[in-house]
Amino acid sequence: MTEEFTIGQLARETGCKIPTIRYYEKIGLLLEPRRSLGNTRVYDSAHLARLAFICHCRELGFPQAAIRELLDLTDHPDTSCEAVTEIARAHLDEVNRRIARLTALKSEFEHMIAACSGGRVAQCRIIETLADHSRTHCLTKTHEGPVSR
Amino acid sequence: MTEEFTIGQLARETGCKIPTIRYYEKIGLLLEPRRSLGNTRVYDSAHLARLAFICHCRELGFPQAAIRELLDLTDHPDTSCEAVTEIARAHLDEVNRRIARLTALKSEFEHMIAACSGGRVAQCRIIETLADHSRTHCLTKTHEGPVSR
DNA sequence: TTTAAATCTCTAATTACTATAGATTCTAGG
DNA sequence: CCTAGAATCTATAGTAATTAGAGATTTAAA
Repeated sequence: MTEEFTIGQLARETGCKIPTIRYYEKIGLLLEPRRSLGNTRVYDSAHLARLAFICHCRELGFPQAAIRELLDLTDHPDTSCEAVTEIARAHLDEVNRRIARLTALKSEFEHMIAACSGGRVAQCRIIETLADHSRTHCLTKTHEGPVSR
Repeated sequence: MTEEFTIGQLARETGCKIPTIRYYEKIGLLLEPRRSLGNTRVYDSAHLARLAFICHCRELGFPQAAIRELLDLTDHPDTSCEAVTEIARAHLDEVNRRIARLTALKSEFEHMIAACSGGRVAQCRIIETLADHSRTHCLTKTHEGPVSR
């Protein structure tokens, strides 16, 4: 017995707004679900998992193109290995870069909080820390690499 | 001798598009730089660091409101400790959640890549993994918590 | 000095949602 | 069965955050 959900349940489960769910269907990120006799959308747990995935990728800041690529990957589990590993490896690199940057941010917040035991915040260095760390770690395509200067 | 930059240099250094830099100035995320005699913007390294920070926060998926709050924090290093720690702690929690989710994604990619030694990709489980992990880890305000059902 | 590259301002378009309006359908109580 | 309120439906408009384009001006290298 496959579990079934209304659009509202999907929205509550994932935190995604109802119009957004319909929007994802329209742009093809979500497969069209079957309809009830009265024409309401009826989803199953695969839809739910896929939507949760989309929502979390979005929260993690992945661009829609990347999300689409990831979904395509899982939609065609028998694509040739070379193609898949290449894409997967690229995303893995991106994920590692994000983790590195978030870790830098994390320790900076921890320093801030620790420094706060006195009455006032010491000189805050989040900006410099993140800006510097980023330039060291970041190899994203959106960064054409620091120019010589 | 403070280093100075044109808007184009800033763009190349940070990967941020030129119109976006001007847009950030317009909405107040970036301070208005001084102008040259010919009216072109002249930035210093503080601008550069701040812009790099904004860009990386954006890439990491932080909403603009959060970015603004972080910048405000650093703009007023003598805010009362309670206020700062509260905000910093909230962001730290968010950062930790992101790291947890990214780590889950990371290991799933690693599994995929490892499974790829044969000719075809094994059953791919990124969606389920991220969807499940997310629901376990995620406490974000955008998720009003899974409904009983 | 001149001419190609870079900036300037301003407006329009794009992307990714999000909200609204009016009609229809579902669902629990009488 | 019947009905009122909640939930859905479609379709269109609006918003937020960029991004692109047009035409004028400025800067910088040959």
